[in-house]
Amino acid sequence: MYSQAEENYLKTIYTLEKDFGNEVSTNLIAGKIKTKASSVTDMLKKLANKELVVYKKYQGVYLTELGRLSALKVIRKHRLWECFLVQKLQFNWDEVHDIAEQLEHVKSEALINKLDAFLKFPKLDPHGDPIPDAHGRTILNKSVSISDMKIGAAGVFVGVRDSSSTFLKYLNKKNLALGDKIKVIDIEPFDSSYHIETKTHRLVITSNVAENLYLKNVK
Amino acid sequence: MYSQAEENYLKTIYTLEKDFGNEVSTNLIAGKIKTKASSVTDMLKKLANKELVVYKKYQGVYLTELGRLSALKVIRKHRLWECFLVQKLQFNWDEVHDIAEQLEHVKSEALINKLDAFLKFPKLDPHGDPIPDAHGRTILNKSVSISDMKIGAAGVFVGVRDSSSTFLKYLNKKNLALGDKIKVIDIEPFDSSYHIETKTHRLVITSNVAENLYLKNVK
DNA sequence: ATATTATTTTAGGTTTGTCTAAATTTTAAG
DNA sequence: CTTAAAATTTAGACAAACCTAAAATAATAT
Ligand SMILES: [Mn+2]
Ligand SMILES: [Mn+2]
Ligand SMILES: [Mn+2]
Ligand SMILES: [Mn+2]
Repeated sequence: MYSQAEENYLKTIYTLEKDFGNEVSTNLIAGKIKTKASSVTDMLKKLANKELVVYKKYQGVYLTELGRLSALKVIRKHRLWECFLVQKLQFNWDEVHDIAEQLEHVKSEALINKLDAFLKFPKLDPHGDPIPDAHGRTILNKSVSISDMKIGAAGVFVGVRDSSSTFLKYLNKKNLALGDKIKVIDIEPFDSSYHIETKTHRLVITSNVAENLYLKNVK
Repeated sequence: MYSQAEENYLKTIYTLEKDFGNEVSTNLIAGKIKTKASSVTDMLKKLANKELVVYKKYQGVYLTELGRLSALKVIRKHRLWECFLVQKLQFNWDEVHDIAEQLEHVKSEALINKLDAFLKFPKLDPHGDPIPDAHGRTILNKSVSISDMKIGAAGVFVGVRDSSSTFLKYLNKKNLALGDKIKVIDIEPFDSSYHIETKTHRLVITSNVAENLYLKNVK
């Protein structure tokens, strides 16, 4: 269907649309995909020709419905493979992203649907991100970033914004894992660092880290 | 490490060396890989530069030790993935080859070794072909082609020469599966077709088919 | 031994996806 | 409103892997 490069652009545009609003800029894509702006421009024209994005010169792009569904298919594959790697092959959650980046490009509808069944149709990947079903639909699990919480508030750690290996290894070291109950003990006014508490320990995290931790059932 | 194209050439040269002797010709490779002889020549030079093959103009190639080990790694991955697809995802043996052709190029030592463990270190793939271990070693299971058997001889069906989907679907239709006991009832002198018998039925196969069926414990 | 045929290699292109450097357009500042 | 800076696009190249057509070499047949 689409080439690996095309699939990577679709996926990237999709997540950038979610993170920053629609109308994703050339430079933003170049940054995420670690390529040069001129290469991005080339690819955007190609994607526009295939009706996967709407592209107006100097104006950035946004996905068409076809583009959105195609992006969701790649994301579905990525996240299902991550589940497989963690649940079946005993990988740690910080080791699976790069492998899934390769596996997500394997072309076979039958494969991914059988994998889905084998994993018992998981709804979330090892990083707490929702897995689209075969039609591109996901459950919506609304969560709140710690950086938006007030002193005294608590919730269950259910997701990360940044699922890079570096960040996940940091969380491992600090003994923070999905499912942990986390409470905000104090917020330092000077640098907005957060003092948080889990069942087992207390620690201080920078506002940068706080932004990257999502909790649900916050109260 | 090596590109997909390079890996495919290595694998192809390896199997051609096995099937016909060493010194594999340009045209033979072109035929297997469905590409043109001129493209093969280009690639052989590239592989020779990387010391994966020994190449002398107009003389064909053969794998170096490095080339042989690299080829075995790709074959190991291919066959382990085929096992996974059949044993865990319930694919039929005639559906897995093309998917494994893609999966075999995923780069991660950890992945393939964990997959090996998950599958309990299988020694044979779904087509009866031996799976190299992490060091490139395989069990040797000597078997005999039906086309080399005499009337009255019998054995256990353990492998196929051609594992194309077309041939495997033919075997499905004829109700022949790995593990079946097969006996040669008669050989037609006119066209060398074979009358064979399993526990459940009798059938006639052409000499072409007979060449593609391997039995062990023949007596 | 020579001529014919088959095989292999070379020469020159194409496509995909990338790059650098230069030109253009947009945005931000004064 | 005009200019400087930042973002984006164009122009021209490049590497990988493929192609066709032509040239070179090897194998075969007379
Ligand atoms: Mn990931
Ligand atoms: Mn993930
Ligand atoms: Mn196969
Ligand atoms: Mn096989």
